[in-house]
Amino acid sequence: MAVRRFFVSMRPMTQTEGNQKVTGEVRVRFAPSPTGTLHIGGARTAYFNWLFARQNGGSIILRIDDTDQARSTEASYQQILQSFAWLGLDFDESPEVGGDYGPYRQSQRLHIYREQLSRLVEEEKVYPCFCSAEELTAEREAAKSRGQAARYSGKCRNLSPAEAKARIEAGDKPVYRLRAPQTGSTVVSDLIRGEVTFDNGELDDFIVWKADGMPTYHFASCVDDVAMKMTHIIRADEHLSNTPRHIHLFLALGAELPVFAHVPMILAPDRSKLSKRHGATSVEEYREAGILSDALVNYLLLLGFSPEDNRELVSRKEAVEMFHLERVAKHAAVYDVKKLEWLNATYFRAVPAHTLVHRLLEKLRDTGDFPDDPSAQDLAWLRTAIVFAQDRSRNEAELQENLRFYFRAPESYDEKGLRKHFLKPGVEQRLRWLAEKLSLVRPFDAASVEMHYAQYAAHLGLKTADLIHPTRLALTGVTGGPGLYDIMALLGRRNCLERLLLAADYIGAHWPEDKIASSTD
RNA sequence: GGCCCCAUGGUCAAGCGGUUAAGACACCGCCCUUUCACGGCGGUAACGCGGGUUCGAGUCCCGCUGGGGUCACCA
Repeated sequence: MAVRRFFVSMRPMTQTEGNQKVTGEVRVRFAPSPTGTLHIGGARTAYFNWLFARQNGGSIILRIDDTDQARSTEASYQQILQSFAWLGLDFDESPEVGGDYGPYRQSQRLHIYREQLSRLVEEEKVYPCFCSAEELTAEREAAKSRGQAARYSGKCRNLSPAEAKARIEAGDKPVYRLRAPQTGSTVVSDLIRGEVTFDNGELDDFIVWKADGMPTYHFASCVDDVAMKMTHIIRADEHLSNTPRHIHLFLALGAELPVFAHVPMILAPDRSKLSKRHGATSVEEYREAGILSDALVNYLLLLGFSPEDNRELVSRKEAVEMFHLERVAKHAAVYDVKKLEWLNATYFRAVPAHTLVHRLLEKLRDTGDFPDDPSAQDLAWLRTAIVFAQDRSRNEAELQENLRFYFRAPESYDEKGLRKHFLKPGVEQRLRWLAEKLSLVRPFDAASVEMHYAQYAAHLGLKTADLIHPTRLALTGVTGGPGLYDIMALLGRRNCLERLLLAADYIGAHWPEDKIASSTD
């Protein structure tokens, strides 16, 4: 028996290798359903679409797939918009900016879907089905137990138009199914996967229209892709298996086929689908966690794509130049927070100081650590403190943490530092002595304090480091940080003296001289 | 379970028949520094398994294993 091959050709557009651009206008879309926040996987798909559109001088369209009335919310829609604004990805056409192919929310395009449905019914490419949910479930179970794909039997496929009409008039609410080919095969031409062949025998007459009078996702999506003249469909891998259905839908609609590209998925560290239990999954959560959008977008690019020169730091603008759909990996990528954090640290260190001053001001005022109406001097002071701490911070939260000691005396001392720098004979007295000497230093700036510390050390017959470390611990509570003299100048004489004595008291109270002598030997 | 996709270090990822199998993150040393961080230098670490094809296979073919996706009146 002859097997009829059902070949599907790509639209006649020159998509070539290398750096050649696609000729003709490129139109791509990102079509989220507003039922939650923007997932990082979605963000990456959107970014790839955006890059492809931008590098080909085409258009990227934001379409809202909100045919699921029950789950779609306005809040989610707003959230998605906000995430894209933050990511720095703009759309040429969307519900917000409009465009020639609107409206861009599927809930406002119902009349278009109805039109297309009746056209397809008339052309007998789609037919009503009156089977009950129970019947269908039973069929599915039966097929599965036979080890086959769960498919619709095609029971209503050959219902006479007269009978169908009678049942509808009698009040039956049918669903509508696409008359799909049952023999042959369908080939999906995919820019990333190559040619993928599906046996049509695996396909069934799937539902395009629900009994409640709403189109299914597949139907609305394809009708819109045709109506909005999409040339390329760049979407997540999970849709690859659905693509034969979409192809037959495009064909039924009498449309040319768009070019497909299925990008691999993003997996959690345990190789399962990334979900809530793995931590942050939405763009919004990363924003709140202090990740910079430049870093996130850079990271997302590197997940599944690598520039030809293997660069790691790639801006949006550079990515537009070097991105290549054909170079996108075929395999799923495991999400690695460490690398994101590294990228974030790299970008964070490059943030201009004045931006950080501005951002921190509000937080410091909230905690009562900074005057509501800071003077120019206060601002300059903060800026200096930030500059010293910025290189040592990977994100804004760390920066804040690293600035904390300027506003509060240490409540405890780093344990290792304590043993190393405090629990030695004579430290308590030495700190008191330093406080006394420091009270006489004029001016109390970094250069002057540094000079005096050198003199003190020489006088005591010690290395400067022996003075520096206990001082740092007494002043900040930790062993690391900016240069000590810079810290001291910023902290001011009064704070320094106070904390030196505080530390001395602490040592005296917890570890009297005799106890130290016997325990540090 | 049927169908489809995928498979290089812990992770991302170069490689597209002949390489000492890149690079990045992470990790570990060393250097720089008063300390920390940055930076520099160095190190540990990979072609899932089995068959072919070939003078030669990480690269091509087949099988297996493993992972993922899909099979809704969800999108």
